[in-house]
Amino acid sequence: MLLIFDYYLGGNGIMVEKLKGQRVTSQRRLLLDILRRSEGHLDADELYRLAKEREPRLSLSTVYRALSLFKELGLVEERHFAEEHHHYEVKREREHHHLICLGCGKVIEFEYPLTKRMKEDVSRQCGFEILNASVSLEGYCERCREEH
Amino acid sequence: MLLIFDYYLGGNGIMVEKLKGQRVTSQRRLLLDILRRSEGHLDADELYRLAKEREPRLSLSTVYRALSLFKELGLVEERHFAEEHHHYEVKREREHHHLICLGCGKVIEFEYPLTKRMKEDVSRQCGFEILNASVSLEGYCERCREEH
DNA sequence: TTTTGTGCAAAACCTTTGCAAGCTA
DNA sequence: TAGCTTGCAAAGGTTTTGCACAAAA
Repeated sequence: MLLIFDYYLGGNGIMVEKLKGQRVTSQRRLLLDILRRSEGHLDADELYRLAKEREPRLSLSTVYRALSLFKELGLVEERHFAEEHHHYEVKREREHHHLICLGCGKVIEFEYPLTKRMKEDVSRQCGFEILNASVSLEGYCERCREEH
Repeated sequence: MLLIFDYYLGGNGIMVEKLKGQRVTSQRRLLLDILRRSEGHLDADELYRLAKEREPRLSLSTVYRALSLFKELGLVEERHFAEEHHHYEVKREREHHHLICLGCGKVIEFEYPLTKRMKEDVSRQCGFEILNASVSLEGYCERCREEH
C-alpha cells in the first residue's frame, strides 16, 4: 500500500514513513486541519476547544493521541516553551525559531540562516547526527517594556 | 541590609537582587550545594533523591520552593528539554547550549559564539530586549547510531 | 470482518498550595 | 519574638491508559 496518509488528511501529500495501517478518521482530519489553518503554537487544550466547536463529541484523549501520531509521522512538531505544557505546530519546509515575550506571552517567529552552519559545526565536532535545531529567545517586547 | 544571600549559601558571593528577607536554611544550602557539584541538568526529583541521602526528612515541596527561589534570584536556570518535566542547572558565566541524544538521553554542552550576534540581530529587528537565548539540538550520538 | 480508533473515566505524573509546627534573624 | 520556611497532605494541571463500543479498510 503506497497511499500517502497525509494526502488523505488534506495535506499536500508529504511522504510519511511508518505507515502501518493508521486510519484516516474525521477527528484526525479535523485536528490536522485546525493545526494547519492556525498561526501555530497551539497547545493541546486550545486545539481541543477549537475542534470541539466543530465536533462537540470529541474527547481530549483523542487530541493527545492524534498529536502523538502526527508527531511520530513528522507532520507536527512539539515545542517546549517556558510553560508547563507543550505547544504544537505544523512542520514547515523552512526551519524557523521563536522569540517569546516574557511579559505578554506573544511568540514571534524568525529565520536565521546561520543555524544551518551551527548544526554542521556542532555535528562535526561532537559526532552527532543532528535532526532538530530549536532556538528560543526570551525577553520583553517593545510594548511590555514601555509598561514597566 | 547588604548581605549577599548567595555568599551565605556557599557561593562566590554573586550579587543577587530582590533580597527581601529570605533566610538561609540548611535545606537551601544543601540543595544549592548539590546543584553546584552536579554536572548540571538535574530534574526536581533527581535533586530530591540526592538531597534526601543527606537530609532524609527533606520534602519534595521544599525542593520545588527552593528551585523557584533560586530561579528568581538568578542562581539557577530552568531548561525545557523534550520531556514532560523541567531540568535545572546552576547559572554560569559563559552562555552555553545543549545537544541532546534522542537515543540515550545524554546531554552535551557546547558554546557557540555566533549566538551573541544572533541575539543582536533579532533584538534589533524585532524591537525586543532579549534576556535569554537557548539553543537545543537533538539527534543521535555516535554510539546510538551504531546500535541502530 | 478484522483491526484500529474513539469516548469516557480513572490513573499517572509533575508541580503548587494550605496549614500547623519549626527555625532564622 | 516576628516572620519566613518546612513537612505533610491534599489539590491542581497536564498527559496517559484501560476498556467497551464505533468506525475504517
